[in-house]
Amino acid sequence: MDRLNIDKVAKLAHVSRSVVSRVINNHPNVSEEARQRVMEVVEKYNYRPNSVARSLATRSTYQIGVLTSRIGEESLGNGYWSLLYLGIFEECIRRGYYVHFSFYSSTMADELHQYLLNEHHLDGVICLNEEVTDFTVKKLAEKEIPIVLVGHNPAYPEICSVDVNNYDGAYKAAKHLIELGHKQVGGIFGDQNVQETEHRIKGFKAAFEDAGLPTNEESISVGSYSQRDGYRTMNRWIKKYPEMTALFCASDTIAMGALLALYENKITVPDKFSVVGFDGLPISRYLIPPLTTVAQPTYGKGEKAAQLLIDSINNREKDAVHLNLEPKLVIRKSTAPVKNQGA
Amino acid sequence: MDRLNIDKVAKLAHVSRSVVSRVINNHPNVSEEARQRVMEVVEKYNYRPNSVARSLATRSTYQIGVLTSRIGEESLGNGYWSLLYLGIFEECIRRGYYVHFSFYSSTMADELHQYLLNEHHLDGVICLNEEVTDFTVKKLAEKEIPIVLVGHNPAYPEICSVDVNNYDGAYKAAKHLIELGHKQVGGIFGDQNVQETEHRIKGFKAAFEDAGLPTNEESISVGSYSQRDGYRTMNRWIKKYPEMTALFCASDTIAMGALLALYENKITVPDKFSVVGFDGLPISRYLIPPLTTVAQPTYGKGEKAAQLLIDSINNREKDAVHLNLEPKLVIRKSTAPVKNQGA
DNA sequence: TTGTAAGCGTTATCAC
DNA sequence: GTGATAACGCTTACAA
Repeated sequence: MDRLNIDKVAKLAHVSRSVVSRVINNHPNVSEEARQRVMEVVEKYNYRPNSVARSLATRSTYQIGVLTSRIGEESLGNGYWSLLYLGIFEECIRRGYYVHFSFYSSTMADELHQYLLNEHHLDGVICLNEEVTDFTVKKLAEKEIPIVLVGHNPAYPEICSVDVNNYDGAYKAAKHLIELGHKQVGGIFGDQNVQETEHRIKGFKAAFEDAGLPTNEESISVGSYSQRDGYRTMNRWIKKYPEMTALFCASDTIAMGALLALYENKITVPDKFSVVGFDGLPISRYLIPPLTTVAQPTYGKGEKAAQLLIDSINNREKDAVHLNLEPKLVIRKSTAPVKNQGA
Repeated sequence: MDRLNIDKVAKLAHVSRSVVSRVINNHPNVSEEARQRVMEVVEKYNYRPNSVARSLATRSTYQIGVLTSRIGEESLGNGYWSLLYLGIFEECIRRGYYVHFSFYSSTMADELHQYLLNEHHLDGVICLNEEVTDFTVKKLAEKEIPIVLVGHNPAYPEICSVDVNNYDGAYKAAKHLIELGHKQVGGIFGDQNVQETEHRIKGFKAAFEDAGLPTNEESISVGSYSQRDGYRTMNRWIKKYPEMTALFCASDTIAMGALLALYENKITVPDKFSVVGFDGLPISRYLIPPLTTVAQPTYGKGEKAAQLLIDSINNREKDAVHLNLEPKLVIRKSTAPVKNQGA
């Protein structure tokens, strides 16, 4: 049997192609009888409308793009992206959309732009991080393609975004360390120029202020979300700040690097030093020692982003929404009370 | 300026739409003069043909699907998938294809099948693992949609596949341990019923046989590629086989789990116990201690898979190719010579 | 070498 | 409630 199309179905059901189209699209104004006949044929032959033809006729593809930057292998490999993407993907499938997952790199920016912005006709785009340049955002907006950002970006108040409450997350982590008696605490943060970092730093400091403890600007470092960065910074600090007893890392990957530096310097965790991460990656429970971390609902972020996007595809007028999800401190084995430091 | 289409370009360039089409598609039989005129307009207005319309006319979408199973979060989060996908994605973009990344789960199988097999018209599909059921493969084959498997599957000799030389990889790992003097070596493997596992086990055993050493069937376990599995099995073995001095894990994730079990039991690595992983994940160098592992060209596997797929989309006749890439032993800090075991 | 015209499989508009 | 018919934007014989 050859591939079915709407005309063949119409013929088999003894109706016109318009009736078939109406049935398929759940339009009103079709008699129960006709609907029956059509559905029978549809089921019998498992007919599905050709989405390409439909897209051409409706000017909407039911495809959305997910854009992230092609950062180094290390960060790529941490599982955060897969989980975020999974959340997006499953929500989209549930709502009848299909997803393109693209990595944005400077070397491929051109090809990608051509595809994304000109040839392909996406119904919407989710940008997973800031490296996705202004250019992209502007071009997309020009074409009136709805966008959702994962991670708030104050530069685009009119674009919907989803993020975790970064201030709270960092505050909880710092508070936990303070309650364990730590006073000299370092903080290693990721991406500069990103609101996320700003908020995490603020939350971190606020916890100390609220506890009436001084904070040392010098022991706050901003680099990148990589193991490498955590490793290097921690190595430096071990020499520079021998009195430091705990560390807050703005990602679990940073914490991994820091943990390794500590291990190599024979500083046992949590006996002599405490470490808190951020993200709650699936692997964090298998670090040595299992990492205390601020878990974010990564899958949920993806899910919400997809929801916002599809909603705004369906009704353009709505105001921009900026969602904040709550992170949660997960206490494991990398933190413990300070030793030999009576008040 | 309204959105351009082929007719408007034709008008602006004072030629017919077919000439424009020929220029766009690099067909011969168009005068240099006409080509010039068309190109000028194309560049001036940055015209790109609508890929949807083109797909409808040519019956090919220039889109391929990548299918993997939605395994547990842990395995998802290990970075292997992202890297594999990245390889596929970038090769596809270079060759003008666009990629859908889909997770196959039993709960969503229906929606996905409808999409993949009926509504959407993919030019080809790459299956990343075996959980992608027979059903899918058969349906795809029925529609004459080219497929490439990542990981050989003897059940489908007629389908192209890419894999790493699993026998060699495991052999190298075992040989390394043997050369360090280890004689009681356990092996934890992943997925059952998969050729990959069979070959890794064979390679593992062969190294011992070649060294004239006995192998103990009991200390070979086959479970899943998860930290959890490595953790549990190692925990059991610590009690059961106190004489064991080394372990080969069929994935870095399994090794992570084993490392944690060892740590919790205060068995220091590599002083008292050696561990070798498999995969060479980006994170493996940040484990504690940094993991000796059999590195596979994960990105390269993806790249090759995409190449094979696009090749077979373009010329259907070719015989099935089964590529084997070479893995490479990367020696780090989790392996050392056995202690207190003279001969 | 160029242009005309017939698809590709839908949706959408309008008479009926 | 139904059925022609004209889009949608492109490719591709075929004729000129």
